[in-house]
Amino acid sequence: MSKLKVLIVEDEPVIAENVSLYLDNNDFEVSGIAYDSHEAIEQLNANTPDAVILDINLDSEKDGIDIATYINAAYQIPFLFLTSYSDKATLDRAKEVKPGGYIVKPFNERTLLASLQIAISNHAAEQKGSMPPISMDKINRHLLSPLTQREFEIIGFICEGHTNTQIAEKVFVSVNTVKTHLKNIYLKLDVSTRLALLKKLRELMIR
Amino acid sequence: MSKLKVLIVEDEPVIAENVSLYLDNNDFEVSGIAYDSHEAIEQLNANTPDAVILDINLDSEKDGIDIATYINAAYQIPFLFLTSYSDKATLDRAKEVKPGGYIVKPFNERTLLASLQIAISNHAAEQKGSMPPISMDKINRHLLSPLTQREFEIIGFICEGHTNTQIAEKVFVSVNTVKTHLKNIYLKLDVSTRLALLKKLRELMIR
DNA sequence: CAGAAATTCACCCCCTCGGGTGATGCGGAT
DNA sequence: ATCCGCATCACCCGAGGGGGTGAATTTCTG
Repeated sequence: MSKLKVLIVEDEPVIAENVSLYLDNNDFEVSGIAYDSHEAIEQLNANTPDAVILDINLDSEKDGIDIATYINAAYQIPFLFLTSYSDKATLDRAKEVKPGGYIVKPFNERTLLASLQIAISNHAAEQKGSMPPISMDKINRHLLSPLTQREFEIIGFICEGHTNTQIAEKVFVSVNTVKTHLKNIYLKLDVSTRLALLKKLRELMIR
Repeated sequence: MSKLKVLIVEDEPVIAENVSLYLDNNDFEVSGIAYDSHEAIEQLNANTPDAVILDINLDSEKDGIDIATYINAAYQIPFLFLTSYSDKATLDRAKEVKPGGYIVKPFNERTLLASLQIAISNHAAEQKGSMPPISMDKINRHLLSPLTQREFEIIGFICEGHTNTQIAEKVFVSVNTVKTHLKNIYLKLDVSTRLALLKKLRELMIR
């Protein structure tokens, strides 16, 4: 039986390497380390792991809880939050995405492994006789059907908290163009601000 | 001999309490816990400790390195950085304020105590035969002599990263007034932007 | 009391950001 | 050829931040 692949999403290299080391020592395979939300999504899609360890505090654009929402929508794999947050609002948000567990910094090898193993086995138990996996594609087609490729691309950046100008630079297009795409997205999804858009997307994603 | 007082500046309660516990267990007295840069400055002035443990990542307004700069200027007490940052630019900034040491998260009790004791004893050694302590008042009078009370107050908020509007609200004054004070400060210190002002202040503070 | 310093404020300029309107060109489907 | 979807962009607007000019008021001080 091959090792279980684990993705580490952690912006602080010191901690990421620590976790990686712990996993290596204990019959897990580290499928990758993502240092920000972009990399996290990329690595999830490119090399889907069997479990994810998610730092809640990532870039200001998108945090671990957002990644967790994405994981719930696109893949059904267990994930653990790695955090030093005890802020109530954040914990409330975290609770809603049904994490497999929390690892509080500072933590030790034993804690990490125990939490991970419990999360994986609980998740396996829950999966028995539950809904079939939903692919990201299906979600897009069904709920975001009216959206264009380009528009979907723009939404991606919006989710990551980029400004119109930043998006324009990344897509090699004028700011005005980005604004137009935004306008059309707003029309199609019946919203009129980016915040409302994000709220809407979250609703759509969480079934 | 009374216990050495240590101030903890750490925005994450879990870690702060951990550190506090470690210190309590080992013949140090925790003089206070500051969860943000405001509290840090307040507690420094109110109940000056013998050493400070400083998280580098605080509020976005002012980080641990800024607090360290303040400590160097106003008090000559040893401080340690508590961090998970390995970002080069930050480490370069940190190096310049001459910290007594770094504690990398995650850390254990032994590491924390060893680092703290080394920092304190090194600092004591360096103090022998060096310059006399400089009070904040003297620095103000000498280097920032042309500045008004009000202007000094404004500078305080500027250092904490507030916008003119935010300052106006705190001081119960119009934004325009804040801008005028700023203008006068710029004149007196021969700068023309807030960034230049901060740079200048840092220069003045670090002797 | 007179003058200087300190404090307050009103405008003005320029920039960026988000959002809205209208227009252009290109390709595919009818 | 026509129409529609898609992508592209130019302006316009209002909000808000930073900085500059000028001016009024209070307060301290010689």
